Amino acid sequence: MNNEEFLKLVARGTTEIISLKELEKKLLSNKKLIVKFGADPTASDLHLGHTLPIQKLKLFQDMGHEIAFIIGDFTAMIGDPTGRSILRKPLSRDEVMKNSETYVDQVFKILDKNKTKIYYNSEWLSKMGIEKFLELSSKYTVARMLERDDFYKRYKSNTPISIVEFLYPLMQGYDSIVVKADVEIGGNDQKFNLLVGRELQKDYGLDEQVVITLPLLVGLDGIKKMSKSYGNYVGINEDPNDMYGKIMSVSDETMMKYYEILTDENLDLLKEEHPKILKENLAKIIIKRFHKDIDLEKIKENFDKVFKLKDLPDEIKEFFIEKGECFLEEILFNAGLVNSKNEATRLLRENAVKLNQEKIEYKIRIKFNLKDGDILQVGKRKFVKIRIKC
RNA sequence: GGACAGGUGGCCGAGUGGCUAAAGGCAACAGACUGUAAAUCUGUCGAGCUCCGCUCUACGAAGGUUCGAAUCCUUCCCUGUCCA
Repeated sequence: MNNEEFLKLVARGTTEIISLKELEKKLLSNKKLIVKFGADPTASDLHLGHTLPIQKLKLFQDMGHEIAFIIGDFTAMIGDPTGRSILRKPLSRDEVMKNSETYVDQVFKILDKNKTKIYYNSEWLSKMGIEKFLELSSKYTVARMLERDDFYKRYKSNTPISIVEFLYPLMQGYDSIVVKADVEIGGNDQKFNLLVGRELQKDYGLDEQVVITLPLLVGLDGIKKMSKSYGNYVGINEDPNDMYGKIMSVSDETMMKYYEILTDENLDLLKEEHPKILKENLAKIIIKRFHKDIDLEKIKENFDKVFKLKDLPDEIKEFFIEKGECFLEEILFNAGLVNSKNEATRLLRENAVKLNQEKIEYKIRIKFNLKDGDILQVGKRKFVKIRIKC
């Protein structure tokens, strides 16, 4: 692949490249570029949204460039203020380390482990020394920090901003200085942070990094960005059946966005197809990416069985009880199908509980006689198979 | 350091002594509808119980006044604004 083709591929689906010209120039130098990507190990599960930049990294990697993958183990303890409307709770050292481990494993589902350099930014940040840190802090002003939209909004709406949050972009920028990044890739929400890195590099007399930003992936709700804390995500380590179900629950509109950002499909051709078929295909494309040897048809069948035909899934979690005679509320609660006995009562009242696929008529506090193998169902997707110990 | 404003359920946000487990909105959950959806409509949405009712816990924290407090008083913690 020549540089021109490569540039085209890199540019596809990006929000912004600052600047394209600089990137071109760097590529023409025929030097092995250092491409930086920083990740906060705040969540140990990577989701689809995280894969966008990683997929871009792979592109660079395949062209023989060096990937500097930075685990923000130090900065994570502060917490990236990006997009936050409230002060973020700092993570403990232990949490951070635990998250990092699983994080890296997941990244190597996409990237080549042998060609990736992994850094932990505590390596340099934790022993930086206050003098050096003060020097770094002097390079940026409060006014410039407040230019940033989310800070500005919080400031205007009297929401607290702590000083460490101002420090965060500086530290992230310092990472770029340490690894001598030529390119940094990040989500669009990271634009400010990435640009700070660029300016800091200049202040330190280094070549400025090219900033590539990617759109944020919208979550399953179709409104908020995909994020673990919103619970609207598809994790790349997830069970394929769950992945399928999650993708199928998305609105048609969101589905099209996913096609656009996550796949190479020709969007015009897609519009001819029935949305349901399209969504099934989308789910399959995505699952295949993370689960190489899997029977996609079987997953589809299983899903259809439960949701389309309202049948039972193949595998149902078992729950053991001592004897068949019991209060349903207690069973539902103990089996973890509901969060409280009150909730169980409510759901029973709403006719949301089924025994062997038959709706249970609501009789409060009546003992049921369950048999071994009976199947209890709450709502559409929660099942449990009763096993009686003898 | 001084003056002032504020801290309510997952979130936003009413409520200034009893009718308040706390209006309204969002989110969530269930039912109907459907393409598995989405949208819409309906219901639910602190916990426990002997469940059309009863009890306990809850309005930053701890005390106090009162027959009775999210609402009044005291102290403390936290946040913001203005002045220095």
